[in-house]
Amino acid sequence: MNKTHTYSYARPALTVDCVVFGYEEEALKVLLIQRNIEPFKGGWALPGGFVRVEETLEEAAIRELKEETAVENIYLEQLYSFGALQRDPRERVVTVAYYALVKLSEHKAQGGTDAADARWFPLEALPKLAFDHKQIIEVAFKRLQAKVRYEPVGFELLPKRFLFSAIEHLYETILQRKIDRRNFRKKMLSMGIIKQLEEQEENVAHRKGHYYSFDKKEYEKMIKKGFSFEI
Amino acid sequence: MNKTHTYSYARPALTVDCVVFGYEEEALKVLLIQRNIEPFKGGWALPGGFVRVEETLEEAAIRELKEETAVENIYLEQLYSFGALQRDPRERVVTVAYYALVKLSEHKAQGGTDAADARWFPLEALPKLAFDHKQIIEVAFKRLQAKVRYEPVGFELLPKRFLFSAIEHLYETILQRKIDRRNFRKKMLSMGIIKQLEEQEENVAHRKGHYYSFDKKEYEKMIKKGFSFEI
DNA sequence: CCAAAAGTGTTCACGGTACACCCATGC
DNA sequence: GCATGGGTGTACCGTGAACACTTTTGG
Repeated sequence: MNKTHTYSYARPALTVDCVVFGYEEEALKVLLIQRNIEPFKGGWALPGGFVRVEETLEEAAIRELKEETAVENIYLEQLYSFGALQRDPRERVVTVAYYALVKLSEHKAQGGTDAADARWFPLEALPKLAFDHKQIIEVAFKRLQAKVRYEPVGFELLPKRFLFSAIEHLYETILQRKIDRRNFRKKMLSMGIIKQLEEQEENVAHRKGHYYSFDKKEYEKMIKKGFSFEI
Repeated sequence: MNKTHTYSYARPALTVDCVVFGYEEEALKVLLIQRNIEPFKGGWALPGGFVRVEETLEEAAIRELKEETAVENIYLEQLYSFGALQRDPRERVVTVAYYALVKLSEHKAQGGTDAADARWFPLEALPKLAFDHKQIIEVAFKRLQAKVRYEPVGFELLPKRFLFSAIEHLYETILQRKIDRRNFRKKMLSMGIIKQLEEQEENVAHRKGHYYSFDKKEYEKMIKKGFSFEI
């Protein structure tokens, strides 16, 4: 397929880029790929690529994620579109950025078919990034900080069953401040959207913690009744 | 300039569209233009157009607004990017939508150089709209409803000096619910970001109301100190 | 017995909410 | 004097925030 495409006016190229967040060892991580083509060959960048004319923006984001990082079935939401003139040194490129949340514990697989390498980096220790991707990650992180307070998206970063302390630490990590354990537990449990499971921690050198899970069904039922999540 | 532009892969066209809100006679209005070319010729649509390769997205939005509606110097913010496959019947077009807030009282001028006509329509009585513009307006309105609660953007819709009751009605209109006058006044004034002016209403068949103005300088000072607006 | 994390209640202050009457003005 | 909208205060309740000790377990 060597067909070329001709238009009466110059068109900016259109791409999607994805900021994929994961949570592991009480740290927020971002999935990056090592570029195997110029520009910034060998450098780290957000997974992403050109939008095809026969796919929607979201479809493009999902496809690129799958091709480059083998990540699938995750929380995905549009973030912002970036259109600075010199954000790509080759030519004018506008990118629609998405951010995604993955249950890292259930997505160990890394590196898709296209990228040289895909790796998780702590948000606190990112490598030098290609294009304006550092700025995009900053915007994504701010969005995550805001979102986590009024929508239960934090659970997208945790395994299906988790210790209560895991949500607590997750919130401390994302909001970057200490949280009062008693008040947090009181508030979170009072909303009635997470349920305690039978199972408990095993083989720990301290009192066993209960496992919990997010009750998405119940949450959606409550939303319909006018409930609004808030932390 | 009859140059054509050729690319190895097909590119979606890229446009910007603007949802411009105004407030008049206690109603929210949206600025629409009547299209003078196909498709939807003669129909109403959001002001907008193609993004040129030498301008940023925001510059494109500002330019289109000026050309089509003669609106300038307004609050403008990116809303969302829409990329459904069939949103434009001609070909694949992705649009980056912006929303804007104007002081309608100071922007009576209508109709720019490009559009056949530009008119303000009450949000409650929009005509049939071209493309997916109805959906875009809905998203914009939801954003406005959310935004007005945690940022003082409502003042962008009011004249520089306004009666206190004007903000009150503005909030009732946007949030679509009754607001308690005493509580609202207490809260709004307690934030210290609007100041009472000397002038009062004239020639009204009731007690004269004071004029107020939004103190943007003070607001920005307070923001730096960690203050956050909330209604 | 020690270290480590889980789990648990109470008090206080502040802010949100509900609520109704008088004031000034023009006609 | 009447219609119209402007302007004002209080009481109650619920929620957010501060705060420390006991429990369980493995080593």
